[in-house]
This record gives sequence, structure tokens and C-alpha cells, in this order.
Amino acid sequence: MTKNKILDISIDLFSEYGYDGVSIRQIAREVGIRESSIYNHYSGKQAILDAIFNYYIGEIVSDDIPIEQAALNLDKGFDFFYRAGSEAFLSKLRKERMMKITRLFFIESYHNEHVKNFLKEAIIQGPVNGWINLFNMMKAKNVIRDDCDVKQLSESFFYYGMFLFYEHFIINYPEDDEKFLEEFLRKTENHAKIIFNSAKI
Amino acid sequence: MTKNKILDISIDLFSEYGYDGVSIRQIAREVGIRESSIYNHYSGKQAILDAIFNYYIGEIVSDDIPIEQAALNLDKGFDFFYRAGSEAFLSKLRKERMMKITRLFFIESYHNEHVKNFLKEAIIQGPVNGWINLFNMMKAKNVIRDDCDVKQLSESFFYYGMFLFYEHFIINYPEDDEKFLEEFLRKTENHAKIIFNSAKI
DNA sequence: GTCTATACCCAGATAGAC
DNA sequence: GTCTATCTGGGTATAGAC
Repeated sequence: MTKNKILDISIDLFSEYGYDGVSIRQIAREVGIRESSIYNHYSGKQAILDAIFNYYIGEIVSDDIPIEQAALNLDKGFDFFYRAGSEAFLSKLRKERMMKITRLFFIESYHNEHVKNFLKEAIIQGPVNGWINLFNMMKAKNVIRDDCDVKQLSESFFYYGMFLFYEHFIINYPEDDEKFLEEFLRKTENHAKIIFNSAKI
Repeated sequence: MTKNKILDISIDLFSEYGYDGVSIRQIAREVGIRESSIYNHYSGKQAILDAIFNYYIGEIVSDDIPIEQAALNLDKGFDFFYRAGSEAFLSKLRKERMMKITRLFFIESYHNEHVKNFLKEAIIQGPVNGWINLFNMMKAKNVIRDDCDVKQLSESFFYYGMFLFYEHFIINYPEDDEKFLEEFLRKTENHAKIIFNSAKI
């Protein structure tokens, strides 16, 4: 189906060169049709980008709330949580398409308000709040000290991982996604131990 | 001097809209001359960008190595170091111009190899190595535990601050620089305590 | 050093034949 | 649904008068 091929190739090109760095002509060339034919499938360049964003948001916003689920077994120790949290965070990104679009989000965030707000709320604030809830529960159950600043703990934990992502998608691009995700789990695991070790009773 | 005005306005516009998002026409309009007159001062658009980068690099790469200096007084405690480290990191950025160009670097890093390499080496790897040295000294003087992974400690400390920068320059833009820098010092101070608390003997 | 005028290119998008 | 042809607008850059 041509429409799908356009989307696929647009994801490839946009995620590599950015939205402004790719022309309709270039997309058409790679798809193997003329520019004008694109407009039979999408009303314009912006419409392709919208389709990409809608796909991404549809995939990433699903109905499970894994951190809260994990919190039900608070006795399993901290190791259990960062694994649950990280896995929840990563499970949606394991597809190559999703990784590409994530890079595109990082690229476009500086001048696209929709992307900026999505990153801010769904990717940063949402998870941070999840970790705040978890640390609060841990505090209530005397797993971590009472004088801990849970918001600071959450940010201290989460922002480290966020920068690993930025580093991967921007600074180290192009770098193998699989290899990075392995490294990411290992590093955030070590990082989580540092944070938890500092807070535990 | 017109040449300086061109540079100044280019910094303003590039840092807001990105290099590709600004035209020579637009720069000329804001300067108050015609496009063609720009070429009496700079050989082209790229040359303006080069001048901006050279200015930035000239300002940021100076001869002091503050972390190593700070390490000479290792007995002053950890508080002393993150303050020294953070201040060293921030002192170069206190000018409005430097903050603007830093945002420009974040924006352009995804497709400008020079910027990418500069961020990678001077902004990330350099400071991380400084902290690695410091943590190694602390280990040698039995200030932190012997089984600490100093590379992980350094990244765990430093990447948090890096993401605060990304958040400020991209996600929260436009946000007051002064206010952010205060917040940054407060947050990284708290973060440093968490990291150090986890590692200390 | 600045101006007008212009060359040249590539962008997004549309009309209408097949 | 794809094509050719074309429109319109914006971009960088240059030539040459003042």
C-alpha cells in the first residue's frame, strides 16, 4: 500500500534529517512516485508528520500503569521496581519505528509546541510522578528514610536516564539501538542502586 | 559597528528559531539593512554561524581547570567540590549571549557534526573525566568506599545536571535564565548530596 | 558600505490529462 | 492513482550603480 510506504519512508527520512531537512520531492523519490502523487494520500507535508505523531502517541499511551502495579508488591525490594519501571518505560520503544520517531521528537521539540508538550507531560512529568508515588509508598512503609525529598529522589533517578536517551538519539547518533537499550538497562540499574542506597534506612 | 550588530541579531534569531529557521533576509531586516549588504561583512550565512561558534568556543575554553584545583583541598568535604564544579561549569555561561548560543548548540547538535563533537567532548566527556579524577582521589583518601564505580558515580552525578540544561533550553523554553541557574545550583546541590551520601564511607 | 536589480534554485502545492 | 506541467514564494548569493 502506497500510503503506508510513504509513512514508513517519511519516518526514516524525518528521523534522520528532521522535518525541515526533508522535502516532499525527496520522499516521493524514495517511494518511487512523483511529488504530486503524494497528495493523493496525504493533504500535505504537515499531514504526514501528524500521522507519524498520532501513530506514536497511539502506541505509547496504553492502559497499563506498571509502576503502580509494581508498588503492590513493595516487599520485593527496590531491584524489582527499577526493573519494572525501566521495562515499562522501554517496552513501548522496542520497535525500530518507535525509536526513530523518538529521535524525531527530540529533534523537533525545540520548535514544535505539540512535541514539546508531549515530551514534557507524557515522557517526563508522567513517569516522574509515578516515581514520586512509589517513593512516597516506600517512605510510608519505612523502606526509605523519612527525611528524604521524594521529588528530588525521583528527578535524581529519572533525569539520568533521560539524558542517556538524549545522548543516544542526538550525541551518539547513529548508534545501534539494541546495544544502547542493553547499556541503558545496565546503567540505570547501577544508577538506581546509588539513589536507593542513599535513601534506604 | 554593523558587523557586530549582525552577529548579535543572528545569535538572537538562530538561538530562537534554529539556523535553518532564519533567513539572511530576516537578519538583514532586523539589522536594518538589505540582504546584499550582509555580504560585505560575512561571506555567507554559514560564515555567521562559524563566527558564533568561534566566539563560544573562545569563551568556554579557558585555562583554568577548577575541579583539579578544588581537589587540592580534599579535606574541605564534598560540599566544597560540587560547588566548585558547578560554579566552574556555570561561570562561563552567565552571560546572556552564552546561554543563547548554548541553546543553539542543543538545537543544531542533531545534524551539525562540529556541534555534536563539541558537546560530546568539551561539554560532556571533559567534565565527566574531571569528576572521575576527583572521585578517584576521594577513593584514594578513603573518603568514599573502595568498591564504588567512579565512572558510574560521575555519570550519575553529571548527567542529571545535563538533563536539567536540556529541559531548560528545549522543554521549558523560553524560561528565565537567571531563575533557572539558581534552581540549577539548588537542585544539583541536593543531587550531589544523594550521590555522595551513597558513596561515602 | 549600502543600495537596486536580478539570477538561480528548490520548496510546497495544484490542475488536468491519462 | 499516477503522471506532466506549472504556479507561487522563499531561499542564498552576485553585479554594479551610488
